[in-house]
Amino acid sequence: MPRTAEILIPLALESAYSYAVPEGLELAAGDVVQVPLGPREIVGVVWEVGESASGSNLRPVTGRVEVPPLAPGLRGLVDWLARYTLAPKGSALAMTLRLPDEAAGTETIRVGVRAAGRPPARATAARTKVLAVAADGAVHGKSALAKAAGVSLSVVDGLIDDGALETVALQPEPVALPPDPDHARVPLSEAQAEAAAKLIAFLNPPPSAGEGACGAGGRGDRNISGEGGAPLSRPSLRRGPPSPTQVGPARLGHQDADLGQARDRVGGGSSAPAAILLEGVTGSGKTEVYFEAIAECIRRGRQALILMPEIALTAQFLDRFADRFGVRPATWHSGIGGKRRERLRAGVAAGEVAVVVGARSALFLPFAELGLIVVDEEHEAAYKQEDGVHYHARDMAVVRGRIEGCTIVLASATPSIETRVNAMRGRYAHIGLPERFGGRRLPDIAAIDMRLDKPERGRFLAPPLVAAVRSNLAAGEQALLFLNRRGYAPLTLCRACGHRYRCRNCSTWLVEHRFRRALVCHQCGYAERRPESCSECGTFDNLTACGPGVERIAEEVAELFPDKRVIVLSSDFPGGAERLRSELQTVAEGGCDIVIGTQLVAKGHNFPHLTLVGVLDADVGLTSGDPRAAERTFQLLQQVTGRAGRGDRPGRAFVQTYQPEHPVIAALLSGDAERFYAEEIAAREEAGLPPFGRLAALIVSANEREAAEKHGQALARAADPPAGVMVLGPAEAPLALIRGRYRFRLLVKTERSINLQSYLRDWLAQGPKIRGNVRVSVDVDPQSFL
DNA sequence: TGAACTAGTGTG
DNA sequence: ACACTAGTTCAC
Repeated sequence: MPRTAEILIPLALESAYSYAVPEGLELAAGDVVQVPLGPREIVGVVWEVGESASGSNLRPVTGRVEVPPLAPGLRGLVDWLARYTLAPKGSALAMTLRLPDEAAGTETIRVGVRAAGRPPARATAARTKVLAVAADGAVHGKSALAKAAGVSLSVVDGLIDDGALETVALQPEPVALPPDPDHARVPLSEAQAEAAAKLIAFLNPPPSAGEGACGAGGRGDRNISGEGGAPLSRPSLRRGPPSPTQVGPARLGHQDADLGQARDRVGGGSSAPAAILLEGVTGSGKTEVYFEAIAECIRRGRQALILMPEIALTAQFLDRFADRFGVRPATWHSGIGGKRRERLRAGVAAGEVAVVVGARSALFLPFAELGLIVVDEEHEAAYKQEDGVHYHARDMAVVRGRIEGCTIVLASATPSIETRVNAMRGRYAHIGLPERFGGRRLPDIAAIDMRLDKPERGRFLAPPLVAAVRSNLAAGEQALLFLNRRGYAPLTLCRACGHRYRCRNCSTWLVEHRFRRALVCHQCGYAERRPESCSECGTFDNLTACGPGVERIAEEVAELFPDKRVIVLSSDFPGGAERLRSELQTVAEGGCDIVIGTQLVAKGHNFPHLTLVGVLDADVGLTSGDPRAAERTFQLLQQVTGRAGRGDRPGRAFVQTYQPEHPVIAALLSGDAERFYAEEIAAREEAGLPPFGRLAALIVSANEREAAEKHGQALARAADPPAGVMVLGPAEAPLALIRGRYRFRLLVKTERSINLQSYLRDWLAQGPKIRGNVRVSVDVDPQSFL
């Protein structure tokens, strides 16, 4: 009976391929092997082994690759990910498998030195100092030794030549030193300590606790995911770990059953939530709280992963970690390459690296003994991966956590609606951290009704705001003016003929960037030189800028407060990321009186001197077609206004708006976030919007329509939460969507990767070029379709 | 993913 | 007739 193996290949292939297993080769699921594929040899992973009578005409596996096998948990994750995201299984595998690429060969050997016990032929003062330091007999790094002795490297080199020091090959520098859970236990507030204790109570004990009741729960979870003997090949959606966003009423039955089972298994009365939401207002000290859980996790000998949005992975955060644990944690992000990447993977797989701080791709590292995953800033849209395999890292963290039987913490000051709903429904536990650390209070927020307090013509700061800024400056304090619009003016029109400048691709208005002297499309990046005369009627010098962008606000502020130091911060900051960083530093140090910023200033960066925040147009974004517009705006405004205030007293915030009665604005003013979310959740449920439903469009060639309808049905069935699907032919292509007023994200998948932007541009210019298997999924108000 | 294919178009 | 491009298919 010929033996066969199902081999999954990390290419965009829908399923594993069958190969014959040659005599003498023993294979098990997870083994990494080399197989022939068409004309070439390629690496794949054994997904299943078996025997089959019909296997005689299969090509044989070439051989095993001597690397550690892919752990069952990760195989389960790949299966789950592919199924949930409708991605080819091979693509899902590729995410976990960044195999020893060409970098594997050349580890640079570091050289250390130690005293050879022989006096130098010639002793100088510098040489004596070096030998004094080296007298301990330990191995020193060359440059470290020179530095410790306060001499230059050449002195050390001279001693080596002399034979007084001998060289020793050093172990490669460890990717991360072991963090010490008890390095510096920072004093916690009462609320923090309480939250930390609750969090730690949720930590699963190490598996060595053996017969412990919770341990059994962990195992049970693994069984659900298809490990421990259950076939991995086809974890049905129902039996797989429940989807993280699974909140639709249709699915509740399953969830409850699931939770019930988990509870039975755990015994001891404690429920087993899929995750824990750690909600703490800005400045409440969430980080310190989950650091305690991480410390406990380390003490129990298990690993911890902290996921962060890529931009939030800052030196500042790593230093905070080092303050608490004595060393910086290992970091993982897309920029880490080659040697270091492989070493970190190996360290993680061997269980030597205790804590990894990483961007979303860290989720696919081969942790040996994962005990805790923290998703920091869980509401961040940056957790969405929108090319290749389309996934949300927060949700995948929950899935990975359940598969590995570990604890998942979702931390945020402004949790997403999805997470809130899960917490409300009892799927997630909820730990709140209501007060700011050190008694800091949230700022007082006041609305400025722009219908009543009009700015002067051509101005955008309302008088009450100007007055507030003025008194703030008089007190020598820093103010932030927030406007979420880059550039100078969002619209340019000709006063003579009324022509408005639109993007030739997207039909959105072109935004004037005065600094660059250009009109720019913020949708697709198209840019043209700002014309002198109207390109429609030819009238010279009669173009007028409509509405404000941050550049224009800077102009106005310069006129109002000519002697004050002003910094404009936006993501297109001239001079690049490096200059931007130093400007942020300047602001943090108080070397600036007025900051004018786009949403960049809402994220992460700390502005300790800020006491006043003015939101120039709170209504931006409220009218977009994005079903998450209200939620996003609320979170953004809450974060921005929350920047005001220092340790000694609360700050003030002013919000300019034309619709103070809008639910988002009203909630912001009243501080009643609870009510806002309750209403938002009810409205979404009513309308079938996320997290309760979603809509996808498949765009296909006319002759694939039938197949696409079928695929669409499958998509709708598999989608969770349940999806609506519509199939469009190329002729009715997303033109309507693109031209429409709705902003949406879309994902185009073809067999070949394409540049979405140029693709859409060409599409609009000349009609569809790619026929065939193009899939687009959109997150958009269904009203725009139906 | 990359090699091999096809259809359509341009070029001499 | 043939090169070249853009898009599609296939690989166990």
